[in-house]
Amino acid sequence: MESRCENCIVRQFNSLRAMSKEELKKVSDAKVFKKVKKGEPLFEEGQKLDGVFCVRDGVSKLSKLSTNGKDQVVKLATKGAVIGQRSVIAGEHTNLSAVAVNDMEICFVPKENILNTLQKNPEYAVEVLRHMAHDLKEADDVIVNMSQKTVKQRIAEAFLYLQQNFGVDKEGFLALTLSREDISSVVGTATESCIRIISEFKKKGYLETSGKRIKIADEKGLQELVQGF
Amino acid sequence: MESRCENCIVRQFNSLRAMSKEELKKVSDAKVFKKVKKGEPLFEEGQKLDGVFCVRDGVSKLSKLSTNGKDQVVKLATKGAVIGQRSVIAGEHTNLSAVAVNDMEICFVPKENILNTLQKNPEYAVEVLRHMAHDLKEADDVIVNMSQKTVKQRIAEAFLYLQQNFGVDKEGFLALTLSREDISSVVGTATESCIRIISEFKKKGYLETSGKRIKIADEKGLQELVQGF
DNA sequence: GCTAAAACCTGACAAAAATCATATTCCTTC
DNA sequence: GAAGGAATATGATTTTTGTCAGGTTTTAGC
Repeated sequence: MESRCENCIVRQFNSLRAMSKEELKKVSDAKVFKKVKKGEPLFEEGQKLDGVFCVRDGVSKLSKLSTNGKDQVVKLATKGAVIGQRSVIAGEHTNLSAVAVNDMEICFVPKENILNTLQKNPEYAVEVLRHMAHDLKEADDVIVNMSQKTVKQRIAEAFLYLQQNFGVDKEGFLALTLSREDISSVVGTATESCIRIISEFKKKGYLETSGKRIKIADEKGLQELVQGF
Repeated sequence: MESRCENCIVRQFNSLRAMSKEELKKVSDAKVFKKVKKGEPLFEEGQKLDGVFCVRDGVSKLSKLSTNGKDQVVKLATKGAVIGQRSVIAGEHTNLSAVAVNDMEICFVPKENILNTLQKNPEYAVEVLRHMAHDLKEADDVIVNMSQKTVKQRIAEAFLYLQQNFGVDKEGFLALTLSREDISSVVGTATESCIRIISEFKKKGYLETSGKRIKIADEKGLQELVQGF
């Protein structure tokens, strides 16, 4: 296993690529490699973070507890994502909790490395800014979808998103398998409604299932549904 | 009217306060003061912006058109806000359109000023980053509210938000008067539903109205409703 | 102050989604 | 491979919300 940040491919996908060689070296010396098992938390909502997590492998769901007691997944973070950046930069407690959706490999990077580099390396600051700007745009899109689309459309969209971002296995099933309950809290609906709609999609030939694994059978059909036909 | 950025109080509320004197001077020389009448657009969704808008007075709604043809207001920008920062920094077309909710006074600042300063002044970059981090957190909260709260709760919350952020006039009415339709597109609901719920709130003594003007009569009641009682 | 247009309001109905209850299947663990 | 628990599935019902269709009031412009 390659253990130096300088040679880590994952870095290409995130803001760390804008760091200088020396800065990266410091990060690499300070970082702590960690394995997190499926279902285990990286951190809880309201916690103060001492650094950020760079995802080497696996997927984490970032969610927030609503006053009605239900969890809402705000984002899925996968290979290359840097988790906790927002709170570390703002110097605030986290507004989200992070839980591993499958087995993960992550590197913890102390906040000093991040904050120092931000102050000294404008290239890096601007790169982080670009990433954050992108996240903000995505968040705007989610807001519009949540408020203007039906549950059926949002579920269809979720499957297309999963296929696009995590791909499929050899048999064509979605590579990232989420429980129906997780899908519900991504989409923001009751678990029963989610299951019901998945059944409906099966009957209509949009999806095929095998246990909890799901395969998209009619991508175009789903896309049309999202657009509102 | 004070026309130099260096002396503009509005600047205290936004990221421009982290600029140096010389940088600010350049901004001041380059900026263009503008008045925008109620209902007029600052820019449209999908447009490429040549700079950002600093709000001196008035309020603008930032909204996005959904595929179902309805507008969703994502944010209300008021005195001190800098509009268009996200797209200018990401170098992308705007994902939102901006329309004046009441008469506005704004300063247009060319993007070169912003981008140059970002590259040269880390203090400024970090300050912008902090603001963007804050916006991102707010967006997360909106996502959770949209998906987990009822329309009734969201409307109650909207009024509390309006009172908190824009205050009340001498008679106690909300200082920012939005049409029922605008409220609907903030909350993400049908105009009729919005009107119906406002009527209900009146009957229950939470609100009082006079024409389109609205006064919060029972703040605590509204708060409890938002919490889910 | 008059008038037209826009905004607001209300009722009746339909559709969407949540909730509650109860099967059934799947998957782990012994 | 059997037992038990968790996840998935489905039915019945209620609640919430949207839509359509008509009213009334307010507001802006002359």
